[in-house]
Amino acid sequence: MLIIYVVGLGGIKVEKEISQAVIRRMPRYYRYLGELLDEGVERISSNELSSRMNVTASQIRQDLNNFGGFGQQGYGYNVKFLHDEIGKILGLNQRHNIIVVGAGNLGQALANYVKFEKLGFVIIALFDVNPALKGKTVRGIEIHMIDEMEDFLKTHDVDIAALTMPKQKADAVAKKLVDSGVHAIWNFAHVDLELTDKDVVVENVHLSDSLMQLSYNIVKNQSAKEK
Amino acid sequence: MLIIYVVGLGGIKVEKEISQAVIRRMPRYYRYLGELLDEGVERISSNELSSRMNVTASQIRQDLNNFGGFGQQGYGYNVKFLHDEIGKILGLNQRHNIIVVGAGNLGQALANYVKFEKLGFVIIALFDVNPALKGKTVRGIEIHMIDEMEDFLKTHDVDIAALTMPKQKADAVAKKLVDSGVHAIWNFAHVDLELTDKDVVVENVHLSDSLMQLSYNIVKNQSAKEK
DNA sequence: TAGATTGTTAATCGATTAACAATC
DNA sequence: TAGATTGTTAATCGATTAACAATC
Repeated sequence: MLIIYVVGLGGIKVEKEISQAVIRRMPRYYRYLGELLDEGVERISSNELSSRMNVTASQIRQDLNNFGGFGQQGYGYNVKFLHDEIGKILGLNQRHNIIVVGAGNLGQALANYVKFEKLGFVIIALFDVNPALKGKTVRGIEIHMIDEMEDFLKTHDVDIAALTMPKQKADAVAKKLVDSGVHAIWNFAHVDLELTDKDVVVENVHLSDSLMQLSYNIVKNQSAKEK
Repeated sequence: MLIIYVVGLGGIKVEKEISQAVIRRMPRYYRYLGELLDEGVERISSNELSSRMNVTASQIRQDLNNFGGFGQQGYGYNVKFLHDEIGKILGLNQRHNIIVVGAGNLGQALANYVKFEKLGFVIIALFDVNPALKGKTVRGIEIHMIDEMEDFLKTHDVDIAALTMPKQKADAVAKKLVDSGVHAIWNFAHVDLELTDKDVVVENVHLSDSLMQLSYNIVKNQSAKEK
């Protein structure tokens, strides 16, 4: 459904890879369409949406047309329909079970965040090495000891593992997860995971990198003012 | 120091803007150089670094040369020197005071994260609306009531405000912060802040967007396997 | 000096924007 | 039908990679 095929030179169907630049923008479209939906807006043109979102109408149309023709000439896009379609593209029409490895502050913060559940991402367990946390719960979600993880993975359908433990342990844990069949890692540890299995998808959230980017822009602004 | 001037057509100096694509990569260089430093490596060529980091040597040299010539022909780059220089570029040679607005799980997680302090980012206070939190501390950092925020900003030198409160309140808080002279916002609320002051820098951390990107790639992989 | 490797220019690739024919 | 707006092709812009002269 998601993947667009284009006819290659020899008439053989070739998969058209959609760039990550486009993917990065999709959740933002989804968010704006959700807001329009809440406002009771029924239809929107790429032009109206572009002025709301501060992107070009051209980019919106190009981005969407990577996945199909969701609009109608002379009419624009139906907000509800487009919202749903982008939801499907982003996999929000299916449930994703998450485990959080590392039940420290960040791990618990993720477990407490109700928003994810509304999007279909359900945290079903946390794991930690700290015996003091054993059996405790966060918003009803149990914290297990990490040595129970492999067994847990055998008996539960886990899509995503969020890594919120210290970076020193991240690689070993990631390897264990992948060996147990987890195919997606949401990595908050400040390392580039070294995974051999190419089919595992990794999404990094490097908070200190983000902070450094911010800091760069602060310093840049300072220098601009001194000028 | 940071800004490179190039001579424009009329001989007038024109500021050369460095693309955010480059900036995004700088913290990663910084991290790898830090690791090399820990390993006791004294010098490195763009070629060696490129194979470690999985980027092209050409990109490394291009990126660095946006900020100056840090290497030496026939030798490569001095690890310590380059690490320091990138640190300066990213503003890590100066202290940045942070306040966290929203002392929920995420806000407290940030306050507990010691790593930031090592990079020069010091969280000096948290703010919240919840009276139950008044006077409590996180890692020794006090939680204040949000109505004390403006006074606090008058008496303290705050560079960065991290927004970790619900998105409904984010815009109003951001406006108040900017009016009180805060010029950098690290925004964890799931909205695009509407700020009129162009000199304020905003860095967004949209966790649900990140999760949706991951989800997209999961679904894409699934479809690829079904093929 | 010869070899290594940078800094930098030129070539390529990809992403964004503009334009417009198709069509609702 | 006329007007509006998409889907899509073409043009432009920017970022990445390749190549190589400069130089340590």
